Amino acid sequence: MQISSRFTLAIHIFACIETFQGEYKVTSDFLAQSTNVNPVIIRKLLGQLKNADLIDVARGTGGTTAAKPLNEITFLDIYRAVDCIENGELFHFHENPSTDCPVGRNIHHILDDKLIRIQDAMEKELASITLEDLRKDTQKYLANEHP
Amino acid sequence: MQISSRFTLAIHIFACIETFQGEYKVTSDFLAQSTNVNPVIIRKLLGQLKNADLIDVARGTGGTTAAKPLNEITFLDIYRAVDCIENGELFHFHENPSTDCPVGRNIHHILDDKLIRIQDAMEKELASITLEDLRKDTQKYLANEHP
DNA sequence: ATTTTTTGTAATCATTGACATTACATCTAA
DNA sequence: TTAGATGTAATGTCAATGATTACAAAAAAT
Repeated sequence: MQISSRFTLAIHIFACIETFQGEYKVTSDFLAQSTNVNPVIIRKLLGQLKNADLIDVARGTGGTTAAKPLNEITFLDIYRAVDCIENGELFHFHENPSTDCPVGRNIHHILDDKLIRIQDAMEKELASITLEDLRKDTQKYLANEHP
Repeated sequence: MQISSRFTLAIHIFACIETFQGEYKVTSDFLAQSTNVNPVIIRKLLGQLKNADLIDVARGTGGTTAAKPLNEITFLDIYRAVDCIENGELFHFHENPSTDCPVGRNIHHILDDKLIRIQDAMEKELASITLEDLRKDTQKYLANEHP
């Protein structure tokens, strides 16, 4: 299975915050329109991002802002915040390998460190991209829209 | 969502092939016992590995063998063979971002290359591990079982 | 040639997670 | 006090995973 669209959705939300901050109030309805995703889904996602201290959400009055400078928020922070995979483990293991078979009872010893290496490679790349990078590219593409 | 257990299952299957080759006939029932997974699931998986020319399966008489030298089969080959993710894309995108919103209509421009970089980092690590590495570690752990 | 073992595959089923949707309580600025 | 938002519970739909039963087809062994 693919990694949940919650991740790309969360990035989309930050792109909106960066772009429309000041100009519009970035509410869950606003975000629902831009992403074409149900507002309740957006609100749940905002809840996860808030729990991870990545955004502030104004109750009552409404609106969302980044909780930190953009160069201090990485894609990995967002990936972890929106809980894309269970237990933080990218690979799903078959549940009860046989303890009677020598391979079955050692498969975790044999395999776990290799799976971690693969996952680390991915997370290292996730950590190398910040929302400041996103902001720059967003500006670039929006500016080039009407040349 | 996590990556399907088909991947770890396929690795387990190869560990069995490497370990029991010659000693036992590695049938779908044998593998089903070692992995504790239904034999029909195993057979489907063997079908995918066969389609990718990674194994040979003997009809009638039964049994499975590797189709190439072990150092020529990488984890990436297996990952691709068992079709863990749709379209070969690790990240699932929300389907129809708004074309009325400047962010919505540019989100793919902004994001796609970054997602590819992350996926490439992971696949590069997958490609760096071969079944020969697996065989060595399997031997090591089995040899150490009764010190 | 027949039997036996095994693979290949279709058909069902249960379970799970993703995402959509309705409804409503709660919060807060104006 | 009210209007506009958020927070969240409850339901529903859909797709993917994996289990399971059943059986046809292959091929070695007798």
